[in-house]
Amino acid sequence: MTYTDAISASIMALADPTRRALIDRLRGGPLPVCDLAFDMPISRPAVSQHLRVLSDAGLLIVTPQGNRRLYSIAPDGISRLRLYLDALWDDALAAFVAAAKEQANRQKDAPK
Amino acid sequence: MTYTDAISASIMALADPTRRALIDRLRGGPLPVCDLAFDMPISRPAVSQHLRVLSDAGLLIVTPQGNRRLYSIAPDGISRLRLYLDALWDDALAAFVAAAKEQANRQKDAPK
DNA sequence: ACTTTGTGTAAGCCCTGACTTACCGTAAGC
DNA sequence: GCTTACGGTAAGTCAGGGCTTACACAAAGT
Repeated sequence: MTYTDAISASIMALADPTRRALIDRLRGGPLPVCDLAFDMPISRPAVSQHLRVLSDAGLLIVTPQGNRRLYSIAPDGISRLRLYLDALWDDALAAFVAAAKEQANRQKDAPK
Repeated sequence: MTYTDAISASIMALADPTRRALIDRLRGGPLPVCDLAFDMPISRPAVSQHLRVLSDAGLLIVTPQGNRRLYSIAPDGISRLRLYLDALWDDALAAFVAAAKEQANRQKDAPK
């Protein structure tokens, strides 16, 4: 299913510290590549490659503007991840409560 | 800050497909290692190593029970990630709206 | 038209991390 | 006490991915 693949791609894209730094840099609004690469400890082509990965994962959108290309965070991509984590959280909590209840029952069956 | 490090560790832990499969397997409730490794295409030690990474990231909790060790999803770990994504989503949306407004202003200043 | 600026792509190196086999503990069952 | 499940650790191999340099191409400025 392609939905899970999108989630996978998103998480794997966010796994790299440099890519998370780029995302953080874009929290304020769209930026061109030269601004993004300015005080990064890596070369500009490396930044381009990271931006490619993030775009392919649906986490960034590009809007060419004259000579430059403005990158910005894609709300849809973040939303996808949020939905995934919400569902996971629901399941985890339900399992946690169930386990606690089972534990309580076990103690009731064998009080001492 | 150690908070960001926890987020980093969580995302990097979830980046591996095998580890996500293990997490999915635990959605229903706690399981011992032998059950988790049963129909995995990798060896049991590999599963152990993945469980270690997930535990270190705060995504799993271990409860020794007799001979075995039950692994279960740690709601706290998932919650941490949710909060991070929520904040990111807020920023992304605000930046998106701001960019749209700016675009509208630009068109108003130069109508034709 | 030529140069400069901004950016993506190709080829190659190298290091991290995922996997395997082998081994070592510990709790249960006989 | 021995054996059998259960599971973590160690050492070593190997592929994938992140980085760099070099190159290509388009838009702007002059």
